[in-house]
Amino acid sequence: MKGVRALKKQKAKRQQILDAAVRVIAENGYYRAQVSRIAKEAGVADGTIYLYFNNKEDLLVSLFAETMGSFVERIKVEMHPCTGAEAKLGALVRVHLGHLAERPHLAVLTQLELRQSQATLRSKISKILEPYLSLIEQIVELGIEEHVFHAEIDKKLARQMVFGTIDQVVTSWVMGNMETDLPAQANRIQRMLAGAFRYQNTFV
Amino acid sequence: MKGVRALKKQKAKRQQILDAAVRVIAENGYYRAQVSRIAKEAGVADGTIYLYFNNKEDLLVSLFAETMGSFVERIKVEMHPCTGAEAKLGALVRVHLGHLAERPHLAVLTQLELRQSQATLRSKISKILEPYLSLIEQIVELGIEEHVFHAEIDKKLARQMVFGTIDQVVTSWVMGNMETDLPAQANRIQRMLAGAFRYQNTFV
Amino acid sequence: MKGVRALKKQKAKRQQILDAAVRVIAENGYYRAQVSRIAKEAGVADGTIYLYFNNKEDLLVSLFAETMGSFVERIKVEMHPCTGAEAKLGALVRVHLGHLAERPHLAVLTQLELRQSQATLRSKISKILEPYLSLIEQIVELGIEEHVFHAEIDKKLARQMVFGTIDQVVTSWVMGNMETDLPAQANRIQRMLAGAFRYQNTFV
Amino acid sequence: MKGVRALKKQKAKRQQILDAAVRVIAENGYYRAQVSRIAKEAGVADGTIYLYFNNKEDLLVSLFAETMGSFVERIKVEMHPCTGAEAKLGALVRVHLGHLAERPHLAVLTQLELRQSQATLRSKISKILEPYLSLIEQIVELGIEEHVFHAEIDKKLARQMVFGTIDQVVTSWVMGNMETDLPAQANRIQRMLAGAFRYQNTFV
DNA sequence: CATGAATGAGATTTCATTCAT
DNA sequence: AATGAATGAAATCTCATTCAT
Repeated sequence: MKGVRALKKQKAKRQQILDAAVRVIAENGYYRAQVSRIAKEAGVADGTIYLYFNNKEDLLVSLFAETMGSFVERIKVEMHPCTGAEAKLGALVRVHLGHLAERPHLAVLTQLELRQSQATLRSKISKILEPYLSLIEQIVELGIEEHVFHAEIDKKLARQMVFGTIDQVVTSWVMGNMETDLPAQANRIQRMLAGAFRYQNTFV
Repeated sequence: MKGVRALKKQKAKRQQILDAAVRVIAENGYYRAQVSRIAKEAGVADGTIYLYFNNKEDLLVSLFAETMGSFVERIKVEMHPCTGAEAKLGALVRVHLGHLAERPHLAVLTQLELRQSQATLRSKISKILEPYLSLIEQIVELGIEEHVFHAEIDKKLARQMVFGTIDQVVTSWVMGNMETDLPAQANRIQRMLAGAFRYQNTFV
Repeated sequence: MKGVRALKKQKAKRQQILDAAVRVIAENGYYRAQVSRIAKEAGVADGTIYLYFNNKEDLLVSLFAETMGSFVERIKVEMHPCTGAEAKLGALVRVHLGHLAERPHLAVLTQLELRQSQATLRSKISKILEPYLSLIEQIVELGIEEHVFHAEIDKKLARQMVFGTIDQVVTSWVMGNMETDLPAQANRIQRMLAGAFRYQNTFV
Repeated sequence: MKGVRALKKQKAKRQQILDAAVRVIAENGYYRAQVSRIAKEAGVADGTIYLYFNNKEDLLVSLFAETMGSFVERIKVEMHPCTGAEAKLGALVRVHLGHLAERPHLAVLTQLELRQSQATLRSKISKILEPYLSLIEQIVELGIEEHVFHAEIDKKLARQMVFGTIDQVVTSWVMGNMETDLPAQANRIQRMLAGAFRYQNTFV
C-alpha cells in the first residue's frame, strides 16, 4: 500500500517537473523547450515526465491549469475584504502585478506562451483563463449595481480592457527584461481603468 | 541589365512568398508552419525562399516589418485630417480594428504569433512595433497639450492601455473565430480610453 | 523451509504469468506485447515477472516449451490406441486441429509468433518444435514398415508436408478470424496426406 | 521538367532502399530492423526513406507487393508452356523453390516476416498474397476439369496443402541455414502433391 | 535565377529492466 | 518474495536548409 510519505514524494516529483517546465519554457518558448531539457532541469529521467503527463502538450496545459488555479485563488482572497467595485478592482490589479513580479518565469508564460495559434491548445488555454476573466466581469457588474460604473458599459468590453491593459503592462515589463518596479504601477492603472468605466460623466 | 519588368517580377515573387507565409503561419503558428508548405502555397520551389530570405526567422521578421509598415502608414493618413487628440485616438482605434478585420490572417499573426518567448525574435519584433506605439504616444502628448488629457498621465502607461485594450479586443475576436463585428466596437473603445485619460476629473 | 502450499502458490503465479503472456502476445504480437501489460493481465507487479523469467525473450521461449510439451503429450496419448500409420496420422491431425481450435490464443502464437527471424530466438524455437516433428517422422516410418507408405518416400519431406499442410490450414483459419469449423477438416486432410505418401501406385 | 535520366535515378534510389530493406529485415526481423540501418545500407540519409515511403510499415508492405508481383509474373511465364495440371503444378513448385533459392533474403522475408500478428499489417499482406494463392487454385480447377484430380477435392484445402508444403520446405531450408539444394526437391514435392489430389483411387 | 531531391541533426515518446522499499 | 516508480537507451519521423542541375 502506498504510504503517506510515498504519496508526498510523488507529489513533490510532479511539482519538480512543473517547476522545471516553467523555467525552461519561459526561457525558450514552448516549441523550443525540449522535454529532455525539462527532465534534466527537474532532476529526473526523460521517461519520468511521461509517468505524470500524457505528452508535452498535456504538460503545458497542466502547467497553466495549476498555476492559474492558485493565482485566481489568491486574487479572490485578497479581494474579499475590499468593499466597493473600485477597491476590488484595485486589489485585482495589485495582486495580478505582484504575483507575476514575484514569478518572472510565470509572467513570460502567461504573457507569451499563453498565446498559441494551435487550435487545440488555444481552446484548452481559453478554458483555463475563464475563471480569471469572469472575476473581472463580476467586479464590473458590482460597480454597475453600486452606480459607480455607468450602467451601459459593455461588460465584455470592460473585461477586455482590464485584462488587456494589465496584460500589456506586464508584457512590456517582461520584454524590458523586468527592470522596472511592476507593482508600483498598480494604483495608476486602477485609477485609469476606473476612469474609463465612469467616462460618461465627462459627456455631461 | 535588369529590366523594369524583371524587377517587378522579382518583387512579385517576394510578395507572393510573404502573402503565402501570412496564410500558412496564421493557420498553423510559426513553428508548425513548414517552409515547404509556404513554398507550395506561394507557387515556388522550397529553395527559392532562401533566395529572398536568409532563413525562416528572417521570413517571419520581414513579414512583420513590411505589414506593420503599411499599417502604420495607413493610420497616419487617416489620422491626419482629424483634429484634436480624441478624434485622432478615435481614428487610430477605427483603422486598427478595420485593418485587421479585413485581414483575419494578419490578425492572427499580430495577436498570436507576435508573442515569441524566443529572445532574439522578441527583440526584433519589439523594434518593429515601436513606430506604432510611438504614434499612440504622440496622440497622448497632443491630448495633454490640448488640456484634454490630464497632465500627469503616465505616457508610457497610457500607451500600454491603448495598445493593450485594442489588442485584447482583437485577440478575443480572433479566438472567438471572428464571428462578431469588430469595427463596430471602435466608438465605445475610444470613449472608454478617452475617459481613462481624463480620470482625474472624477477625483475633484 | 518451504511448505507445499507455498510451492503451489509459486507455481500458480508462474502459470498466471504464462497464461497472461499467451493472451497478450496473441493479441499484439511479441514485439508489441508490453511486459507491463502482461504483468497487469496476470495480476502481478512488473518486477515480479523477472523473478520467474530472465527477460522477455526467455518468457516467450518458456511459453512455447511448456505449451508444446503438453501438446505433444496429448497427441501421444490419443495416438497410442490407434493401430496402423494411417490411423495414427489421423489422430495426430485431429488432435493438432482440435487442440488449437480450443486455444485460439495459442494458435496465434504457434502460427504467427513462432516465426521469428531473430536468429537466437529461431534456433531456440526450432529445438522446442523438434519432439513434435519427430512424432510425425515416426508415423511415416511406421507406414513404410507396414508397406502402407511407399518405401522411397523422403521422410524429412513427408514430415514437412504434414506439418506444413496442417500449419497452413490453421494459419488460414486464424487469419480468417477463426470463423470456420477447424476440426471438421481433419478427415479430409488425413486422406489427402495419406494419398500423397502412396502416390507411387498411380504411376503403375 | 523532370528528364528521363532524373526519373531513372529516382527509380533507382527507391529500388536501392527496397533492396537494402530486404537485407536488413531478413537479418533482423521487421521490428528489430532500424530505419537508420536500412538507410545506411542503401547509402541514403534517413530522411530520404520518407520521401519514398510513408512510414516503416509502408516500406514493408511495398516490399512485399513489389517482390510478390514479379514472383507471380515469373511463375505465370514459366507455367504457360506446360500442358496439363500436373505439369503446371510442377512448374509452380520449381519456380517457387528456384526463385527463393536464388534470393535467400527474400525467402526469410516471405517465410518469416510475412507472418505478422499485427492486424493492420496482416490484412495488407493477405491481400498481396492473394494472386499467388489464386494461381494455385486455378491449377487445381484445371486438374479437376481434366479428370486428373478428384472432382470432390476441396479447392481451398488443396490450395492450403500446396502452399503449406512448399512453405514449410522453404522454412526448413531457411532455418537450416540454406545448406541443402532446395530446387532439387521440386520433383518429389510435385509428385507427392499430385498423389494427394488423386487420393480417391486408393480407396477403390 | 530557380528548382526540389536529398540531407541529417534533433525531437518526442516508448518500454524492458532495475532496485530501494 | 513482491512491488512499481524510475530509468535512459533507442526508435521513428520531421523539416529547415543546401546544392547540383
